[in-house]
Amino acid sequence: MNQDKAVMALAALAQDTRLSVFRLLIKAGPDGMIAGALADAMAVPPSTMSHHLAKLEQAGLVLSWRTSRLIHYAADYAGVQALLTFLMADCCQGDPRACADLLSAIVCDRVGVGACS
Amino acid sequence: MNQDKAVMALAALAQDTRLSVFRLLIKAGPDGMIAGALADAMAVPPSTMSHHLAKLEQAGLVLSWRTSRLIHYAADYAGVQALLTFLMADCCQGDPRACADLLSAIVCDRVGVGACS
DNA sequence: ATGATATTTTCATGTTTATGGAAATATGCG
DNA sequence: CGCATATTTCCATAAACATGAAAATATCAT
Repeated sequence: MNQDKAVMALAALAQDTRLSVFRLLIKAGPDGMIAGALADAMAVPPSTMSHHLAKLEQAGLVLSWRTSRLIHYAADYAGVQALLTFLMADCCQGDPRACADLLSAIVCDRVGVGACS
Repeated sequence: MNQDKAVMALAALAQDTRLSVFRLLIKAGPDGMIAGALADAMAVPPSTMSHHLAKLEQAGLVLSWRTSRLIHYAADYAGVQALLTFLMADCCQGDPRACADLLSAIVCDRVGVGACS
């Protein structure tokens, strides 16, 4: 991850339809969803959805694969991890005055990670 | 945090100068930096920096306070936390197939949080 | 092959965004 | 008060972005 790629990823998420698609795919898990189903879910024409998905994929936030005529899209968890790590890099210069609380709070919103007090 | 505010926050970060300022403030810690010093650091005119800082502040990512003629800006850690939590909400529907690894990896890049294997 | 389905690419249009000079506002100093 | 410093607000302009119809591509079924 570098600055330019981070800007691309953030720009990809900084749009209502694309953020909704991304969050839907985060929820959906590794099996992802079909392009057409995403267009239906967001109530946009297929060409519009295709533009959005291309932008998310170019940004490294989703990945896609084809099975016969259907194209699957899923969240790219490694890409998300790289982005979030980049955003918080060198937080407070290693002094976890604010950062430790911040990050453990995010983790503690999920189940089964085990960093919580 | 809601969808609209998340889009605002992501849009605020999706620009080269603003992302650099944000990361600089994340590094700087709670004491923050002076507006003029940020303009100097980024080599942009004060009016341009003022636009950028206003957008970051409106997005809930930085906060500001005045001491005499100087205006301080600092990262708003609570705002960042709200954004990151929103992005990862309901990841994999609670089944931490991918999410637990993702989030603990972010935490383990820092020191002293203690969720790491 | 032909036709049907799923998706992308091309292209045009209107909207939003980034930039920075100039003027305005706020504060401190003598 | 009058001047200097720090920052913001106003304004105009150029560049980037979102949208979706139409045409193109890919795959499958008969």
